[in-house]
Amino acid sequence: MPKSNDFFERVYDVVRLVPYGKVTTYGAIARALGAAKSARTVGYAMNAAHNLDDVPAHRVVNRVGLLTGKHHFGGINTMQQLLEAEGHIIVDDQINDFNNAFGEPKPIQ
DNA sequence: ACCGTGACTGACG
DNA sequence: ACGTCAGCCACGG
Repeated sequence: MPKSNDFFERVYDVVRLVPYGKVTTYGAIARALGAAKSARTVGYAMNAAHNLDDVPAHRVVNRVGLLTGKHHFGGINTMQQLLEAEGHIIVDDQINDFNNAFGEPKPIQ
C-alpha cells in the first residue's frame, strides 16, 4: 500500500524514463502519475531528488520550456549547461524548439 | 489539524 | 499576445 513517500518515488520513476536529449514538464509528469493537478508537488519532489544521481532533474522544465528550476542546481547556469550538453539550444533560459524536444512520459500502469 | 510555501498550470481580461 | 489571478496539493513547522 502506498505510503506518502510513494508519490516522490513515482515522480522519480517517470523522470528516470526521460531519455537523453529529451525533456518533459512538471504537468506531464503529474498526469502520467494520474495526479493531473499536482504539478506543483512534482516540482516539490524534484527538490528532494537532488541527492539521487540517477534522476535527470535537468530534463524537467515548465510547460513552455522555461528552466524554472535552474536556481536549485549548484550554479545558476548548471541546468542550462547540462541541457546544452545533451544537444538542446537554450536562449533566455528557455529551450528553443521545445515542442520538438518534449517527450511525453508514459503513464504508470 | 491549520497555515505558509513552492522547480506549476489553465483561465481571464 | 501578454500579464494577472486563483486553484491545486504534498510537506514541514
